[in-house]
Amino acid sequence: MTTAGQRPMRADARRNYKRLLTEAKRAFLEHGAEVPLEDIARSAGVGIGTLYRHFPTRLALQEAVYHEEVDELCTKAYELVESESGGEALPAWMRSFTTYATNKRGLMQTMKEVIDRRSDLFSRCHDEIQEAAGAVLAAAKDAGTVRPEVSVSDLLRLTHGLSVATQHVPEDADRLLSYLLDGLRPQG
Amino acid sequence: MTTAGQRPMRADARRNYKRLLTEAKRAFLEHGAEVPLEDIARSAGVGIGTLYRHFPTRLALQEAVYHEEVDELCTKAYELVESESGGEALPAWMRSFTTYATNKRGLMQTMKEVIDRRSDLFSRCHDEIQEAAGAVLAAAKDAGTVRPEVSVSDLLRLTHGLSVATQHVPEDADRLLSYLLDGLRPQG
DNA sequence: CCTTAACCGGAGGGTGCCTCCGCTACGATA
DNA sequence: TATCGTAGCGGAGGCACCCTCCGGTTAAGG
Repeated sequence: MTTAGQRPMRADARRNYKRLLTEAKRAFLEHGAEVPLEDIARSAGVGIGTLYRHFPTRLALQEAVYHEEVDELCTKAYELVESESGGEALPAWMRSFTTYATNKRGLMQTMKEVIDRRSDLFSRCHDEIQEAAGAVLAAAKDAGTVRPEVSVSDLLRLTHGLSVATQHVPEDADRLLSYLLDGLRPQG
Repeated sequence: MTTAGQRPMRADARRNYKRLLTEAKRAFLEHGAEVPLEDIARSAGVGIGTLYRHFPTRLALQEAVYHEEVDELCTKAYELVESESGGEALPAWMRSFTTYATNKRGLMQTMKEVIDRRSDLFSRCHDEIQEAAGAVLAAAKDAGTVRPEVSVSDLLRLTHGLSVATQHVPEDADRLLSYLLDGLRPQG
């Protein structure tokens, strides 16, 4: 957003940036992640060139749009670790993850990149979600509901997989989640 | 392929159909599921119009290409049920599922449609895979390695989710699969 | 052979992607 | 408040791909 280390963005640039983000968010939600970028530019009242200057690729725009969502998800993770007793935080967090998947169209594709790739673009997001998931996972291990050898990457990949699996059948999410949680439990 | 109930396809039509299928298979494998259809038509030595006549949509072509793969997967399911002892068939089958996911680029998108949708286009595939998965699942339940209330849909969705999750980290597939299997086991 | 309808193929119109560069206006400076 | 250097704007234009349509071609039955 700010041109790192240099003078801040000009007022019009900042205004356009925000408008683009707002309209992109609406557009992704209403029309899916494949909505034409030219439509987003138009509804933001800027030229297509301006969109491309701020967001060189579609993925860059998605990342920017969903960074907020990722932040929310991270915040929720820490809240749950604080408020919930014992092993309740993990199921609750994974549940919100799948809920995001059903509601925010296109978010999962972005999440996949965030989890898989370690590009410059995503490394901030990557670290944040990794840390948040780590906190929830640690709490679950402390409570004894997850075996110690499960890694944060494992958890994120499984959660992502679950979200993809239940994206179009949210009513099945709880049952599938409970199978998954049973699998992570220390085995007798 | 044959114009149901009517006279068979003309020789040239049948030849072109097969060429298209062969080239599409290669192209999907080499360049991913988003490869331009015009490239496929060109390498099959036919016009783009011919491709569209045989396969009205990209998904129709993918379905045709991957129907073979789905068949293989189904065959393997029955073989495993025959040859493997007790609860070994299910893990082995799920493992081959994830292997397909890493090797056949684009297959998973098609599988998702097959599992989720119940369109005319997919209903044959849908039924086949459903039945094959049912056989493996039944064997596992008999062997006592999966609890009785797990449905075929549950199994397919979880397996699909797992495949998506491990698509780019095949080396983690076995560990994640074992978590999943533990989750399906009758809980003590 | 002749006929005919099934089949072919690619031109062409449409949509969206992305770049490039002449123009605009922000805001620093005096 | 006027001036000026430049960050930022925006859309024309070239490209890639999609998909349809229809005049020409040819397999195959009589």
